[in-house]
Amino acid sequence: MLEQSGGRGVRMVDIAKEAGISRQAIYLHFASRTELLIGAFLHLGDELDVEGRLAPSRAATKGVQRLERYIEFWGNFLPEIYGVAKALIMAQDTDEAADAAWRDRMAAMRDGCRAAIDALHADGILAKEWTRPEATDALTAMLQVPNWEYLTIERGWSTRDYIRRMQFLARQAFVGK
Amino acid sequence: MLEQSGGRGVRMVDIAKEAGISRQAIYLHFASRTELLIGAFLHLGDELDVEGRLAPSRAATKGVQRLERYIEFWGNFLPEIYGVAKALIMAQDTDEAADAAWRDRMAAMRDGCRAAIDALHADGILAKEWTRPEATDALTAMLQVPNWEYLTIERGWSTRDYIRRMQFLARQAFVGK
DNA sequence: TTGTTGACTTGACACTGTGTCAATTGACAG
DNA sequence: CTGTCAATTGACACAGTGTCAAGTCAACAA
Repeated sequence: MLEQSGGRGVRMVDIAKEAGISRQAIYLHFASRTELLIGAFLHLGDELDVEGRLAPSRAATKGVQRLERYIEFWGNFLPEIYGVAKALIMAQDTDEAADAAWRDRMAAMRDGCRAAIDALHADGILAKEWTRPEATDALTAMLQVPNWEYLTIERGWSTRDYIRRMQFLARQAFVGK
Repeated sequence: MLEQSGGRGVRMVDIAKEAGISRQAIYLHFASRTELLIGAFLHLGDELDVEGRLAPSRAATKGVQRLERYIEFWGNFLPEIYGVAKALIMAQDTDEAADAAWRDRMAAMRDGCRAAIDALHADGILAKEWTRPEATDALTAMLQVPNWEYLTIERGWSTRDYIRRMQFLARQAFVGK
């Protein structure tokens, strides 16, 4: 449902109707709407086999390869989690727990970025203008959800466009001549 | 108030109290909370003299200069409007009018980006990998508010850091060798 | 067969925040 | 003295989340 609606306008009563139970019964399984969203997000992560999808990036032997594969992973992964992610991001504004949960996920994403930047550094090709933490910050920012949202949903970039162009952008930005 | 709170948790009753009038009286001046936010945003734009601040970028004779000055403008401007902008962005999720208003402002920002990209193109130095609309999209995305929010508030970049590094990023990404 | 357990249901209610309405007040102008 | 205008007070509607109490119903155990 979140996928279909872009994460917007899904109320507890809608979820209950879809599940064929009463609204109140949801609270027998989840303490709050936020807990339900977090549950859905983690479940989705398992179902989509995040770890498996990350394997190619982790197996990369060269820094540039690692960077490009990570961006490829992310560009393919994001469209599949967007609905739930967006719902969680919106809940952030009013809900402490949603905020913490999303920050945690973004920290995990940043770890992937750091690994890619570290791999560039290990190859001695990280552009000299960056320190590793700064480059990690910049890459993480580039891959932020609202960024992807703007480029694909607003500006009509396809997944292929997004991946190709972000890979180019990242190479230009982080790989020294 | 929005500035102080980062755009969060400012209710009509809080605004009324601060203004020394009743909550209901606000509705004698603004049709809705969203209209008030939009009014505040536009008022702030006037007060901060957006047009004046944009002059240096517009006066630039070379493409790279135009790009760098636009990023400098934006990096200095954003911290000053962040509170109100964030409130408007959050209102977007539930309010049609807020959504339209913010999109309009972002379209204006995109115009600035397009002008910078066009200037690079006019100098014949836009990297050959980009078409002008694509480069404009990418630059606009880079300068998106949530991006700035992440880098400064979350990661602790100063305004100076933000401007310098985004300028570098943009040069690397868009200026051809 | 009877009794217990557990998941679920219904209906009602509290709470928050926005937006609306009616009746009233107080100041100022002609 | 009267009309106007801005503002006030108090009440209420509406959405959506979360809570609570009482009742139903099927499965399972002794």
